[in-house]
Amino acid sequence: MESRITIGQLAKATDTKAVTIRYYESAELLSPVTRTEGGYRLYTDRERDRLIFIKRARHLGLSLEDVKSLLGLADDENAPCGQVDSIIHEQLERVRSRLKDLQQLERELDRLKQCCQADTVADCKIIESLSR
Amino acid sequence: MESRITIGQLAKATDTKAVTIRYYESAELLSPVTRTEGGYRLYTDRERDRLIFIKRARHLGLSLEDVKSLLGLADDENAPCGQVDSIIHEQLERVRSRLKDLQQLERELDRLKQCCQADTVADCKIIESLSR
DNA sequence: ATGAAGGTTCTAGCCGCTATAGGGTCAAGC
DNA sequence: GCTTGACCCTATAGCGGCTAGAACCTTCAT
Repeated sequence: MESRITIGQLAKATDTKAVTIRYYESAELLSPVTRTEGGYRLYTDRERDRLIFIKRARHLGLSLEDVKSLLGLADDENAPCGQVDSIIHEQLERVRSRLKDLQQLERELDRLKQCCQADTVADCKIIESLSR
Repeated sequence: MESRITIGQLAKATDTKAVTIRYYESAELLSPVTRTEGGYRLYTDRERDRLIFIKRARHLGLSLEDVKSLLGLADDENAPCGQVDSIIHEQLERVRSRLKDLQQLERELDRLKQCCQADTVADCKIIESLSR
């Protein structure tokens, strides 16, 4: 016996907001589900698992487009794994590149912060550094 | 004698796009400038300096709102420097927090990447890990 | 039968631009 | 003076990934 739950219950169960779940449906990451006579969406374990999948993938920083690709691949047992691999690999590269940028940024901000000893903007080295 | 340049020349001189300059004006980071009879904007060194300031601040990852505040402070010689300081400080904290998240992410992605040895999705540990 | 809690769709907003459409202006060369 | 072509103008819509709000409808317990 499969239990059917409402969107609010699914939301709670997966720590997602109901609006987000509906948004995922509109973005075609989740397919439309059966409804009550009154039009309420009813979800099963299948959709809950799919939503958890999405959340995990999003947690890796992947775009919805990438998540969609992964879902498509996951649905096809015989799909070549290489595509999965490359999505992850590219994301890793993006993360590493972003890391470099942020580390650079941290150094700059830290340097800037050090050099503020003044009381007023007139003598502020930060403003000076931005105006140069 | 101050030279007056068009938006395109300013754009080139500061490596910004003309649309972006107009956008900054609409967002009130740059104030409206004098125009030719035909309505072309004409810029002077003042605006060029201001735009460079904006670019430097944006390069630090600051929001336009923060940049606006900084510009306001920079305009007032007697403004207390503490506000400048705290904008920079908060940005540094944001960057550090983001760095932590990204480092965590890097580890996760790297671990995931290692474990893909399969040919097809059926045996793919990445998909498995996302589905669990 | 009623009321609260939760569901529905639709539209608009967030940030920081970017792109497109449909026009007008400027300066140079003839 | 006229044409050409590069440049400029405004206005509007779109990107991603939600989030908020309005105005309404359904469900379930009492």
